[in-house]
Amino acid sequence: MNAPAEPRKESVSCPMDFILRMLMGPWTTYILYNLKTHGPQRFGELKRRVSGVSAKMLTERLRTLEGAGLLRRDYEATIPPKVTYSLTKRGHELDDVLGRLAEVGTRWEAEDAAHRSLRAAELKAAE
Amino acid sequence: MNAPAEPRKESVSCPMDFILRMLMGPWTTYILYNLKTHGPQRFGELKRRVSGVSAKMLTERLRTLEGAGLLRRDYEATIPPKVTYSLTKRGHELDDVLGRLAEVGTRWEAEDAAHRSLRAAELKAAE
DNA sequence: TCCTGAAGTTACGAATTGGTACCTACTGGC
DNA sequence: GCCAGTAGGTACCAATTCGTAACTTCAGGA
Repeated sequence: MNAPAEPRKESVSCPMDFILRMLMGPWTTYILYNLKTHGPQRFGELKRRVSGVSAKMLTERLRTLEGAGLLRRDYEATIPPKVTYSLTKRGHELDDVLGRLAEVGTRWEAEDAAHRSLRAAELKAAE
Repeated sequence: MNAPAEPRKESVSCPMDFILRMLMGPWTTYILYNLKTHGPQRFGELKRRVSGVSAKMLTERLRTLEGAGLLRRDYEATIPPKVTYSLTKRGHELDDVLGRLAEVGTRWEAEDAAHRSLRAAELKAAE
């Protein structure tokens, strides 16, 4: 096993690394996207919309995002309880960046698809 | 084990998810940052600069980025071999977004730090 | 009386991840 | 003759991650 030299958790360095780790939970972008487009939502609503997510993961992601100040959790101790999540100001600060990222991603996807079909056509023609 | 309902790998959906997964290899941002600030580099140089990365991880990340078209790999079959990595046009398309992301991350970090020291001062005063 | 629903929490376990160590080929230098 | 350096590849191994299933609390409805 050999002790890993230094524990070196939490690299002091890059704020980008921190923020990407934040955004990159398997479900995180879907959660943020849903909160952005459908507004504040209850736990169950989110769970239904972010299809495939387990309660455990959803809870964990929401707690992490709350801890980072990206969203707010409003708990009403009614029976049954009602918990509403909404984006904070900080959460909305990502709208712009995420929008651009999505745009770039979409463009690349389209370019790649065009490239692939071009190649396919070439192959068919060469045959 | 219980078959996981549906295999459902590669969710068709979100191009942002794809791109974030790309960016989020533990070392990816460091690699891109280095290539951006220090220009094209050889494998060994990168490995030395991205401190702590193992050859295995570095190779794997570089291959992934190459596959996504973010960087180019130039192999010269001299002895010893010389392999140079450089950002492609597509790689540079992320400069803007990553810059913003870094800016946001930095600002939040500063805000959080200010908040913490304020809290600490309050506690000390209340004592 | 038992079931349902909300919003989780917990225990367990399988799969993925990333690290370490060792291997390659080849040549130039001591 | 032996070692170093380049650019990895491979096997193995520990730790982390994520999913599933079962449990919780309390009130209202059939």
